[in-house]
Amino acid sequence: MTPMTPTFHDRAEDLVQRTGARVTRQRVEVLAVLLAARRALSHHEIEGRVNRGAGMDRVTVYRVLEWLTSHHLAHKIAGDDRVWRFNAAGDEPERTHAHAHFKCNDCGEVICLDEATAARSVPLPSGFHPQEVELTVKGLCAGCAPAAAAQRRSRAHAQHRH
Amino acid sequence: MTPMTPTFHDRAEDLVQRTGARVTRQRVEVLAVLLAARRALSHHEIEGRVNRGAGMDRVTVYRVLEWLTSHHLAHKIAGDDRVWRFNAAGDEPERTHAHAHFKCNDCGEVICLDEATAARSVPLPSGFHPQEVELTVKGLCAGCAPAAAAQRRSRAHAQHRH
DNA sequence: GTTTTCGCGCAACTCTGTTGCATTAGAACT
DNA sequence: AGTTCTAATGCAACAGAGTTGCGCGAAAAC
Repeated sequence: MTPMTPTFHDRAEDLVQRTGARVTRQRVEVLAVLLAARRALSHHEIEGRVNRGAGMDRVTVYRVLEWLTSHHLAHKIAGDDRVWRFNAAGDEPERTHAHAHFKCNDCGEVICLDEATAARSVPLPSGFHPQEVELTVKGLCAGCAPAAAAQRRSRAHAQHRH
Repeated sequence: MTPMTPTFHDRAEDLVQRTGARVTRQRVEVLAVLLAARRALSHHEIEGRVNRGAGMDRVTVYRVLEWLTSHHLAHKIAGDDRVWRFNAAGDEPERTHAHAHFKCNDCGEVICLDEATAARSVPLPSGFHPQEVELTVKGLCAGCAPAAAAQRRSRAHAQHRH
């Protein structure tokens, strides 16, 4: 009757415990949700998934997410819709400085492209010091690309409003 | 007694006129502000600069900016502070698909790195179709880099809260 | 100069995220 | 197990960015 696959829950619990701070239901649950997701989740999505189990306050979710990012258990991505999205941090706590993301223009899904091979050596004006590089590729994900193409086709036949 | 350098104002007026839509004081003024700025401006900054002349409603500024972007006279950038910033679009209406920006972590200033040399060929999972690439380099701009270094030094001596 | 209609101003609203404060519950210690 | 201490939670109220609806005013078409 556990609402979350035990594996993610246990991994989350372990990760929270390792920080030395308090292991609360809320922290574990939110982190478990992030670990289970294969894409970056908005606060709204996280709140929804977490509240299927017990209840959790909106503000608590915000604060837990803030805590998780400050402890490098998650990282946040600024979408172009003014909404933060969150990922469970990879197991490597070091490489927090060269994220690359893919955002689907159709379904809005954001995934992490961990192969941050690009983004090296961008030419800057003199006097400028680079610290982080954020690269976002936008386009159509594997799920939406065929659908979008089909939609374009049908729109070409009868073009209707709304 | 004109509040804006005539050059920018005139260029703005011309650009608006070319779209075929109505040439209003508001559209011209906002575009002139963008043309005059050498960096991306937030809505707040734009509103401030524009209101030094006559008055202009908050909402109108939003709508004008939306209109400008949809007519390719400006483009907007999502900052990591959840605030849109706006640039006058370059004179080339084509290259709307590979922006590169620099955001200063100290003063928050955003400038356009038009040499979008980077961002080519990011490896994507199969089935994914890239459409746009957005690259943001964060760091310290030429103005802030020395100041930030000095601040770090003095903070090392006496550390204080807020 | 009159008419038409697009765009502006105003007010009220939504949505994301934050702050202050009283209460609850980890976990450390008997 | 019970006590105690304090960090986290929940609640309510707030703040900032951006949006929507609607009547009026002013571009531009006639």
